[in-house]
Amino acid sequence: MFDLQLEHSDKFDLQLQQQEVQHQNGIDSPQPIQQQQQQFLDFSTNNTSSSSDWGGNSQNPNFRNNIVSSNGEQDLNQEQKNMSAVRHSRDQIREMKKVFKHCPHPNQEEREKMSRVLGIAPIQIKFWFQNKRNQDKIMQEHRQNNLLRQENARLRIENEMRNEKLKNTICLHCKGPVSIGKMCFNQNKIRIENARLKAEIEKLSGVSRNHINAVESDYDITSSMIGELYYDGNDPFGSLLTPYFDKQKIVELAMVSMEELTRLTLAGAPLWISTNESESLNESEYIRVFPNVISPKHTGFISESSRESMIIFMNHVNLIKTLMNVNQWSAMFSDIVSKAVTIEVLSHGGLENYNGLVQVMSADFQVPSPLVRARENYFVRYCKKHQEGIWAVVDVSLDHLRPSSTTMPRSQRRPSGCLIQELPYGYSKVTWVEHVEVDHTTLLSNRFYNSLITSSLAFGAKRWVASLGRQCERLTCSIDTNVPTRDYCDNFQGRKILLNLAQRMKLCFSSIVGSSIESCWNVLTPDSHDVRVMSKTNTEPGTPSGVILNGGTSLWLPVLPKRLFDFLGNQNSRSEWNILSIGSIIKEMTHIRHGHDLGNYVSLFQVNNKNYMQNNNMLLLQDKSIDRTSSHVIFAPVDINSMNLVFNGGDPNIIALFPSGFAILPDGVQLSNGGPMLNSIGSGGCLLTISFQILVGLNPALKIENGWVEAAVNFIKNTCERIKVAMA
DNA sequence: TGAGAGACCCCCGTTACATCA
DNA sequence: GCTGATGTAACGGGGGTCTCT
Repeated sequence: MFDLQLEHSDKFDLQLQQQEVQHQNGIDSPQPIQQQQQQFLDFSTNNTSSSSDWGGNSQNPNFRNNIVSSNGEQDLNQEQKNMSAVRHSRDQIREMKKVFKHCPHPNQEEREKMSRVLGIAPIQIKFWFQNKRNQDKIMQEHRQNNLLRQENARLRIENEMRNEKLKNTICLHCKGPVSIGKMCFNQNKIRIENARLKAEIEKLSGVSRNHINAVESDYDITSSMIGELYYDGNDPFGSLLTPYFDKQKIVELAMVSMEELTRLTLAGAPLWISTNESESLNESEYIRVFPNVISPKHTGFISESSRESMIIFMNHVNLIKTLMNVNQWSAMFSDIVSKAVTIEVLSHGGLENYNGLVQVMSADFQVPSPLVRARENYFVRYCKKHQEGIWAVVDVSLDHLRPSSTTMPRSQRRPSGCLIQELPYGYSKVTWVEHVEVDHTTLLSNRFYNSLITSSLAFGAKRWVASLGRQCERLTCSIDTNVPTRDYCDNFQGRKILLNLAQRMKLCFSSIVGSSIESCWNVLTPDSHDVRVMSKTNTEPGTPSGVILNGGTSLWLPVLPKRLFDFLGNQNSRSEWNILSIGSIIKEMTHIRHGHDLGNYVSLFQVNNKNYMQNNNMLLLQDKSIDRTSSHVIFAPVDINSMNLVFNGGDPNIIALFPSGFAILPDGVQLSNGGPMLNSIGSGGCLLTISFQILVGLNPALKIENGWVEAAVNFIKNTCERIKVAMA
């Protein structure tokens, strides 16, 4: 650490040490310390043998500062002259900072050693460390305060919204307004108001029906309704979609769905039924209020509906931009959305915003498990600005408009989406509605996951909103300069690089962990097999080409999701589940928080084990993330030389990432109050998906042998067994 | 064995000066 | 050159812990 050589006079050291001892022993010095230091200065200037100094610089100010002279007034003037030299040099501070990182409380011996090397009195080193500890503490408190202030602002807004909502809530008994601590209004007045509202609802329903009828009978594209949507009749993206008249139907369908979604987000009971902190639609009431608006339900299909609200730290403009850009949208919801594409834009909306944008899209919706079939959807997405600060984005399936010859879809989206309300300080309130009809005979294929799916925790609004909130926190942390970070990369740029790498790793993991995988993957095990093994040729530019082998499976464990998350994310317990890391010493080099919950962070580990990390030039990048509905621990080995290149301004894409890891979901059997992931739940069970990935060879033409598949299956099974034993 | 004194350390707040806009 | 804000080195007081008597 102290490799800098200093020719330092022992005489000065002795005097300084004596000075410190006297000071520490409470013996009053005949002169102030600074005056004594000035005496050292005078002594120094008269003693040529002491001219060598810090780093070969004979002008070292601190060194001069430690010198004592012996006369009075003249010294004071001299002292004032040298005040500009009171501060420690950059090199000295840098070296002390290095020590501080490992040891914020150096003992006397260590201080003396530093004193000799740095040319500062031990007492000065002691002061410096004291001040540094205080500064760090103050900074830490400052950061904590900022986080708390943000949290406070969010809670205040949420509270205001709740109060507002409460004002508008209708009492189930008397149909009147509800207020805390007050009884309902005069019943006659309430009944009159109720009748008026009912009439209004009927009227609005009539408008919807008439509207649809008008669409059925009139396909004039220049009608005032469609004109509002800026539709110009041209196909800027080519005619990928459907014949001309279908597009009019789609646009009209989008508009009607928007109306339905808006009403669904604002309605209360009896349309929505509240159970266990979640809301679902009252089916009979729904049919009464929205009769045959979209399309009849397929026989045998089951409705899944849910609604959830959340205040998120993202302004409405960015949120809408994210939702309307297919790449950003699938990245934002990477653990739910896969294979998303925009097929055709039917209307481009306003020039400066997305108001009126209508686009036809397709996407697979999945849970992170190879055992659950993904839901393929073909739908239209429409964005509309309702009034200043209030926007809505709606999706609705187009499957019923497809030619009858095509395969019957296994699920379809009824009007679903979100209402976005602009809030102060860059916040938005999002009310999310998910309403789908699903063929459970084909999509409920695994008994472990059935409860999760039917509880709406897999595909419901709660999961969408939790995922959105988590991702917003992550984005905020990546641009916040006050995020707590430890060691290795303590600068903003380095932190940003690591967070981006972790995000890339997560995207890659999400794309292979579910059942909706890209066609480039070659599945090597039969569908009936517990463990799925697949391979592909890596073609990503900048990374080593070769063959990647992936193995994955899911299992149920009788433990709380949070407990499993803590276990799998803890480097000290890694050898309990990973046979390759037994005997490893894993040291965390960097720790970057990316969320309020302490479980959300990215780490960079140094692992000294050749079995595990092939060579000493590899580090382990790990991303831990948890929200109210799911959590994951994802990790990948990264080459230390490539990392250094990237930290020095190189292209991050040169870092090859082959992520492995775990996705954890609650089993959804029985939910108590609070979030299923962060708080304990009644069921006590969770669903774990394991996915391991490895580059098996650098030859792209390599043929995968059966022995490798068997080895991969055995490795996954062994890992499962180890986790089961550890959790037992 | 417990009490008291002293040494040492740390935290916290303050002061004095340097630096910068 | 003056001024105010901010950063930094040094200092003092209070309190805790440990050792010795």
